[in-house]
Amino acid sequence: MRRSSEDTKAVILAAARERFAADGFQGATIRAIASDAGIDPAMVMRYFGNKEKLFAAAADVDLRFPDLAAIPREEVGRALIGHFLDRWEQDEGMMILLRTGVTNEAVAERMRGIFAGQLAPLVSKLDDDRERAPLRAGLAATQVLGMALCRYVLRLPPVAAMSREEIVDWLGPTLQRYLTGDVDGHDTA
Amino acid sequence: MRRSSEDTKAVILAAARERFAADGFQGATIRAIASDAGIDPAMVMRYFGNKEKLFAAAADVDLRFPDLAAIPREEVGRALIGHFLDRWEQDEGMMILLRTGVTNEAVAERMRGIFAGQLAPLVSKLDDDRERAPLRAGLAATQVLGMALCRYVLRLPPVAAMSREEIVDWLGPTLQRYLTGDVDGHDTA
DNA sequence: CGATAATGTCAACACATGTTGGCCTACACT
DNA sequence: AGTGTAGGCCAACATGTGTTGACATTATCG
Repeated sequence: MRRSSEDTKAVILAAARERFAADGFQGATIRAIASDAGIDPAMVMRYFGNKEKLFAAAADVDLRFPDLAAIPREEVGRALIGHFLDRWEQDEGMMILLRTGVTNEAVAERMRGIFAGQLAPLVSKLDDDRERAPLRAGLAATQVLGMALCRYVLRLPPVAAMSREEIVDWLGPTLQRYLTGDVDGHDTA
Repeated sequence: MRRSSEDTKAVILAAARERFAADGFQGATIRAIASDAGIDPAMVMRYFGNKEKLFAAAADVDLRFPDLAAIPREEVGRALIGHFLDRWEQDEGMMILLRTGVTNEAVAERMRGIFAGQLAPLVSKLDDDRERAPLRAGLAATQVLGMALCRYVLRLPPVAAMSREEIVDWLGPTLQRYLTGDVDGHDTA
C-alpha cells in the first residue's frame, strides 16, 4: 500500500482544517479539500462518512485554559488574554469555530458549550458570588472574541498591527475588571 | 400594473435583508428571497442585476455615529456603547455585515472602510495625539463588535440576558479608557 | 378600441456540489 | 506465482444554485 490509512486520514484532516478556517463550512468544498490533500474526493467520504462528520473532526478544539485560581488574583486578566492569543495563533480550530459559528447554528451551539463548559467554570472559582460568574465569563468572552474577530478575521489595520504586549497591556485591565471587579472598577473584597 | 416598480423593489430588498441577516451571503438563496417576497426569482434579477448587487443594496448601512466631540468627555464611553446597541437593534444591516464579513473578503473590506471612514475620524477629534486615534478606535471596535457577536449572533446566554443598562454600565468604562485613557486607565491631560 | 410598454411568470440552461458504486492497483501472505 | 485485501481513482447521479430568454398579463395612452 502506498500509505497507511491513518496517514491519509491525517492529511485529509489537515487540509480540511485549513479550508474550513479560510472559507467557512459552506465555502469549503470537499473537492477543494481533496485537491489540497492530493487525493480523490471519494477518499474523504470513505474516511469521514460525510461533510458534517469531517467538519466535526476538524473543529474538535480544546481551549486548554490554565487554572485561573492558581494565578495571582491581580494578574488573571493579563493571563487570560495572553493565553488566548497564544492559543489562537497555534490552533486553527479557533478560526474555524469563529468563521463557521456565525452562520451555522450547530457550531454556535458548540461555541456556547465551550463557553459554558470551559470558561465559565474557571471563572466561577475566582468569585465567592457564584451567581455572578456566568456574567463575568460572558463579559470576558465579548472582549476576547471581539479582539480575535477584529485582529484575525476582519484584520482591522490598527488592531492587526498591535504587538502581543500592547494587546495584553490594553485588554488585561479590562478583563481584570470583568473577572474580579465591580461595575465601578474596584476590586471585590 | 399590479404594483409599481419601486414597490416590488422595496419588497424584494426587505426580504433580502432578512435572509442575508439570518443566513449569510452563501446561505441566502435568490429563490428563498423571492419566495419570501411572494414573487418570481426572475424579478430579483430584473431589478438588481445579480446576487452580488442585491447584496450590495441590502448591506448599505450607515452607523450614524453622534459627534463624540459634542458630548462631555467623561461620557463618551457610555454614549458610544449605548448608541451602538440602539443602532444594532434598529438596523438589520449590522447583522448582515457581521454574518457575511466573516467569510466574505469583499464585505470584510467594506467593514474596514466603515471603521476607517466613520469611527476612526470621530475618535481622532477626541485626542490631541492624532497618531493614537486609529489604535483607540480599533480597541473600541474590538469591544463593541465582540459584544454584538456574543449577544446577537452567538447568543451566549449570560450576555443575551443582560439589560441595556447593565451593558452600558460594564462596557462604558472600558470604552472610556480605550478612547480617552492611557494604558493604566488614567485620563489623558 | 388597439397598440405599447411595463410588470410578472414559466421553463430551462449551465454549473457546482455532496455523494455513490464500480473498477483498478499494489502490497502481504501462503 | 497466485490470491485476497486495503488503498485509491474514475465516472456518474441527484440536487440545488444563479441566471437567462421566451412568453403571458395588465395598465396606460393615442
